[in-house]
Parts: sequence; structure tokens; C-alpha cells
Amino acid sequence: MKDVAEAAGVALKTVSRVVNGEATVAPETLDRVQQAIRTLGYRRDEGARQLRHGRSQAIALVVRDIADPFFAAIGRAVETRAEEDDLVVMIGSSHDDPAREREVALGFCARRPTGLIIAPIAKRQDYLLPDISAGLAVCAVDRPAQGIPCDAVLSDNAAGVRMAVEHLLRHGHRRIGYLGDDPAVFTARERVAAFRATMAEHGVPVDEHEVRLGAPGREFVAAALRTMFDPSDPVTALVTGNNRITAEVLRHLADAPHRPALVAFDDLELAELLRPGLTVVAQDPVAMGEAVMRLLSSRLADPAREPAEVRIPVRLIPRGSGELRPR
Amino acid sequence: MKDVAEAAGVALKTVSRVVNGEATVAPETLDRVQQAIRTLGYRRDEGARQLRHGRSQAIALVVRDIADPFFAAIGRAVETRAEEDDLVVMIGSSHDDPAREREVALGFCARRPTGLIIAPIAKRQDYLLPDISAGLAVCAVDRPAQGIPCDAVLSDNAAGVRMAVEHLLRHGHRRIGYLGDDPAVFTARERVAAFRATMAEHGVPVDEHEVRLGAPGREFVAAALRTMFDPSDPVTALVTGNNRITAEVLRHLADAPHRPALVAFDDLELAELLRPGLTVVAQDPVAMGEAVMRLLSSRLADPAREPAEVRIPVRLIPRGSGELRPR
DNA sequence: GGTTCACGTGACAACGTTATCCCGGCATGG
DNA sequence: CCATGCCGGGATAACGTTGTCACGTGAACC
Repeated sequence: MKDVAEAAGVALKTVSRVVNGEATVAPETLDRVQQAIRTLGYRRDEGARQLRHGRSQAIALVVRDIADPFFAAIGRAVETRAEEDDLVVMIGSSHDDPAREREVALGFCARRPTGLIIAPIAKRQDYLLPDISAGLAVCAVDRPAQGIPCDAVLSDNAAGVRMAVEHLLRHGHRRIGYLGDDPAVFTARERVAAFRATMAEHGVPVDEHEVRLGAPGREFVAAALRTMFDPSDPVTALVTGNNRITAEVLRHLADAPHRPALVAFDDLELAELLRPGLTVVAQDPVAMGEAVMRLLSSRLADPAREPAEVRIPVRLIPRGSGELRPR
Repeated sequence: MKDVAEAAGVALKTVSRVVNGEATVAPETLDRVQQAIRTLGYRRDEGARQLRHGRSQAIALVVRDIADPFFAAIGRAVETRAEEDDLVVMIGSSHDDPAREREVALGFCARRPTGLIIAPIAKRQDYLLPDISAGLAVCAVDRPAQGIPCDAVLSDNAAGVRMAVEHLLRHGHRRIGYLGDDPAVFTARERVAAFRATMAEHGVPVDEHEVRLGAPGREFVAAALRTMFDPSDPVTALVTGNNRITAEVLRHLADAPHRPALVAFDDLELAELLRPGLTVVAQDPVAMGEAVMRLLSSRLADPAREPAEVRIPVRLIPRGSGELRPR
């Protein structure tokens, strides 16, 4: 900037004015400065700007795994919106490790971003309190944060599971199994609760061994399927509570002669190519990312606003698998 | 930091020493300062640190689309390695738009990151020259950069296509179609050239209408398949040059009574679940991300080193589709 | 006993930017 | 002709950090 000022024969501050598009610069001076900027290839140092200004024009995004298509889609939506406001996006993955979540989030906070988006894993996010008091806008996504006043954008898990169950009931199924994630996980709790509630509403009793919850993995899924398809009393349909479980179930059933009816929470890439088709309850990660950015803006505009919770609608995409009649 | 110094009754500089783990602090002073840091919830401001130090502890990653599983996997690998060195990762997508690539990359450069990783789309990346002279380490991935001296990490496209073709030849196919991306794309050129070369080596003539190149899309793929499966002289096997084309082909053929033998360049998530199985040439995005990070480190250690090009091996994963005998 | 030396600590400047305050000149109005 | 006001532009300090240098104290050495 000093060099530019020298080249244009003006003071440092005038260059600053030009760079920031302030109106109080005479047209002729403006030209000279812009010329010098081009000649010297000058670009404002955002780091220094941040130091002066207090906050960096950046959004931090802490997800569970950026390679997970769901979070990748959220990331893309966030990035698209962020770019419109000239914000850069910093991304980190917690890999479902609470300590790592904290590490990554605090590492981002040291960059003093404008906003922080977090898909919470840890029990509490109170380690963010100092930064929140210092003006950081925080928004949770996928799950609510605990221990901090914080906006949240969540899928409408209950409605999604209700749609899945009612879809199967409509097609004549009565013995429906539910295979979900560890109940320590917020979304898993919401989804299994909705499963029980919907079944109860329709007067369909639920055997306890028809509901299996656990960490998605080969052993868990294999054991659960053995129980559910016990020849003495097999289920005719299955609802899976997240995409890792769905994938594992599909792997197990890929070469079975008849696949049971299956409705999966969370869409899978290429699900449309599977035969028989896979009916899914699709979340809307793009809408979630956009909602998060809206909440962040509004939070920055009014830091004292009450924490809001936004539920993003989900969508049942019938692809044939629910229509399989009970055997 | 000033507050911490005051609370601990030491000078600013001593706090700095503690924060940076310098050894020249007396144990008793160290304790006092660390106590004050905890009490006040102090964290070093990375922005200010950068200003002093010249470069930010950050890696910028410009990909074509962060929601693409291939780039998401690269992103995760980069992030994992970066975290080990306390580097944050900034991610942006060019969405295959040269102007946007420039915009995003230069926006990152204004943050003065330590390294920039780019999946080039634009014809030339010479807009990075000023930053490179200023000490920015740059590495291209997926495709080489043009107009700048720059390391690159690429898949071994030629070997992959060779494996695909030879796999099909081994299974008795002689009429093999190739469906690839627009030849303006570097990888597309390498792959189709390898197709022709391998066929020629094995003395199998290639009809011109058996090779179709174009932007992946419904119309292009539909037209290409019509030509190739013309009943008068149909191909018995197909090689697809990237995953968007593969997905489109599968969509077209999903409900066909017999699917031709198919080998796809680039793995698809859940490809193992498709029936008939899909044989693929899998790239190794994780290895690519790791190689990129190694190149960046070595570039930082020796900015004058000659640009290097690293080829990452690909792997043929037979899943049955190549074994389909010619009809 | 004086000279080195090592060690722990502190004062200060500088990184690149911008907010605040100030100055000089020109036009306008009485 | 002078007072007033406006406008373009400059000097300075400050944001939070760290590299450089210097200071003071005690111990070890000849």
C-alpha cells in the first residue's frame, strides 16, 4: 500500500480510500491510484484488515466429516451463500470425536471468523462461550448445540419417519423393523421416537426386538438383521435411520433372493440405480445450508435475539421398495 | 495478551513466550502466566500473528465442486494432514467456471495462506504469479496448471484406461465403445488417448463411431448410446471416462434387459451394491491429497525446486460387469 | 575480587490496515 | 472584502503479535 501511494504520489490513506471505494476521492486522483494498483499488482491484505477491524470476513464450518455427501452438500450451500458476501469458508471435520470438535472449533475461533457453523458431537459446546461474548455468531446444524445460546437448523426428523412408516403401512405392512443409530445421538432419538409414536397412532404394536439401535457397523447390522428376519416371526419391512446403516443393510441384502421392503432415512447417491429401487426420506442439505446462513446474518444484525430453531422439511421419494408386498 | 500480562504481573513479551512454548521462562513464572491465561480464557489471535509472521497458517483449496465425492475425499485428506501442522483449510469451489476459479483463488490469496491447492479449470493460472513470487506454495491436483511453475498430482489416467481395456479384451470383447468427457479437459484427453493406444497395441481396430466425447449430460449420453448400440453393429462392452458419464449411462441402462459389459473410470459410491456389479478403475483421492501436502511441504522447504509431477496409481476393481460375455 | 557468562525478563518497533482528527484551499454569501 | 462552510487529502495512532536488543542478577572462572 505504501508502494502504491508512492507510485501514485498520494498518501497511504488515499490508497486505502480507493481500495474501499470511498466516495471522497477526486476522479483524477482515483485514476492515478487505480493505475498504480494495477501496475504493482497490489491486493489488500485481509489479515491486516481483520486485525484492524476485529473480525475476519470468514465463516468457519465444523462438520462431522466433509467427505460425507450430506455435509459436503451443506458445505457447498454455505460456500455459495458466503461467496456472495465475500466471506471465505474454513472447513474442518470432527470425525465424531468430541475432543477433536473442540480442537477444530477453537482453532477456527483463533481466526476470529464472523460466524461459526457446527454439527455438534460433543455433549456441550460451552467452550465457545468466550467467543460468543466476543461477538461470534454461532449456528448449529443437523443437531442442536448444548450449553450455549445458539440457533439451530435441523431436519424434520419426526415428519420424515412418520412418512416412512405410513408409506409402509399403506402398502399393507404390519411387522416393520426399525434400525437406528446409537440413542446417544440426538437425531437417532428423534427418529426412533417418531417411529414408535407413528406405529402407536396406527394401533400397530411394536415388538421390542423389532427396534434395534446401535453404532452403524457390520456386526451391529448383521446381528440386528438376524433377529428381525428370524424365520419364526420375521418383519416384512424395514426402516433404516441413517445412511450408513442403510448402506450396511444393502450390503447384507445385496444378494438375498428377496429383499424386504425398505425405506431409508437419508438419500443415497445413485439410490435411483438400485434394483429393486430404494424408497428414501431425503433430507435437504442445500436448504439447511441456506437456512444456516440466513440465521447467521440475522444473528449478526441482532446479537441479543432469542435462539431460534429452524426445521427443514424432508421429502419421501418412493422408488418402489416400499411397494413390495409382504410375503 | 496485555490483560494476561497484567494479571500475571509480567511483561507482554513474557506472555508471548509462554504462548509459544519458548524454553527460557522460569517454571514459577510459567505457572503464573498459564494460570492467568486459563482464568481470562485467552487465545492467541491468529490474524495478528499472521500479520507479524507474513503468512497465515492456512491451506487454501480450490476444487471444482466440494460436493463431488472425489474432491470431498481429497479435501478430507488435505484437512487431516493440515491439522497435524495446525493449519486450517479454506475451501472454495470453482463450479467449472474459469472466472470463478480466479475470483476464489485470489480471494484466498488475500489471506496469505501458506499453500494453495488448485484443481485447474481456467486455461491459465498466471494470475497467481505475483503471489508465487511472494512465497506462496502452489500445487495443482487432478489436472496440471498452465502458465505457472507448479507441482502437480495427477491420477495415472493412461494406466487406468489400459487396465480397463485389457480387462475387457481378456474377457473376449472386441467391439468396445469409449464414452468420455469433452477433449478440452486434460484428463479426458489422456484417457481417450490411452484407449486408442491400448486397442491399437492389441491389434483391435477402433471404429470412429465407437468413441464419443462430449460434456456429460442426458442428451450426449443418450445419443452416444444410440450410435454404439445400433443393432447393425453394436459394441459389446463400454468404457466410461468419468463418473458423471458413468452415472448417466447407468441411468439409461438401468431397466434394459441386458446391460453390456461396462468398466467405469472413477469409482462410484455404493457401486458394490449395483447388480449386475460395476467394474471400475478407482482413483485414490486420499493418496492424492496426501501427495499434494507432501509436495507443498517440500516446496516450502525449497521454493526454487523444479516443478514436480506425481502420478498416483489407480486400481481396477472387478465387480463382475467386465466378465459379461459378448452376446 | 573483578570479569565473563548464562539466564530470565522487559522495552520497543514493526507487520498492513483503517478510524479519527486535522489542514489547506476554494467557492459561496453577506 | 471577509467570514463561513465544504471538500479533498494527509498525519497519526491503534489493532495483537513477535523479533531484536538490552537490562539486571547471580554464578563460575582466573
